Amino acid sequence: MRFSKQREAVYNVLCQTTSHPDVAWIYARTREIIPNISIATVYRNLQELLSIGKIKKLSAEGYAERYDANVSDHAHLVCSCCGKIVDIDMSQVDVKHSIAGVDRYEITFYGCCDECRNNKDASQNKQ
Amino acid sequence: MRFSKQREAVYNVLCQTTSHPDVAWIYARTREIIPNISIATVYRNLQELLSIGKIKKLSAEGYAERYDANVSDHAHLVCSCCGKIVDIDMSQVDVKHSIAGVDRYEITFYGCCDECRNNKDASQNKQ
DNA sequence: AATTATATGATAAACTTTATCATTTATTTT
DNA sequence: AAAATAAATGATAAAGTTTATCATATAATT
Repeated sequence: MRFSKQREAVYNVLCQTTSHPDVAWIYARTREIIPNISIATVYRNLQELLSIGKIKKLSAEGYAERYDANVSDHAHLVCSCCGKIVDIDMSQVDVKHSIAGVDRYEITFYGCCDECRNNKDASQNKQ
Repeated sequence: MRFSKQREAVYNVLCQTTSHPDVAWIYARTREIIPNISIATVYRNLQELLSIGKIKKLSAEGYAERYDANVSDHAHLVCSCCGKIVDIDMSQVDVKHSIAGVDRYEITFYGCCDECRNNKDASQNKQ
């Protein structure tokens, strides 16, 4: 597979964020680099990058499909306050199971991210 | 909220399967009960049932959004052979974590379901 | 330089989901 | 029971998302 400047741009845009963006965001960003890039090219390259394992797709309930250039084993925390998806290191997670045939798993936590929790605490202290 | 016969039909269709179907499947099935039901009504009722917690929506990487009338705490196994999603009882799963602010999590296992594993074994024994 | 293979941009087509609105159905009030 | 009110529906338009098509462009190979 060739690594065209379009494919490079899509990949770099994803590498430079930890925000797990959707296609619309990725498209907007790559257009800052290659103004006339086609949305079709963005979709195509996301698929290609997925198929060679350079990126991951992640599904959080009710949200549009999002992409992640961090392909290392990690979990996600979906913040119920701000909707942000935060990376969670697997050193913080311990999963044991007795299911036959499993070769991997994805775990998504739902709750309040550090940032929102700090904001809440701060506003409560004021009262 | 009223429980119209359309809402009832959508809910019953979901209750009578463990296949975690998508909207298209649910629509087809409810039309067997109410032939002139509108696709809009199906979407609407899925949203309503979601909002009152009677059903759950689940996201598996790369698949369309699927629905589940089993709202008890359980996990899923997505079969990499046949694509089927199988319910996993939480007694088979033990998750420990040290993440602050978390109130729940969703865990999805990927691998080979019992059925496919049995088929594989059978075909290998023949050789 | 010519040939071959791959990727692209533009856009149409397909598909999914939501919004609109007049009509229908159910509930409440009188 | 009839009238008034509220909620849900069906049909369909609109919006949004993703894939397919194809002529052109770009890169690699011969």
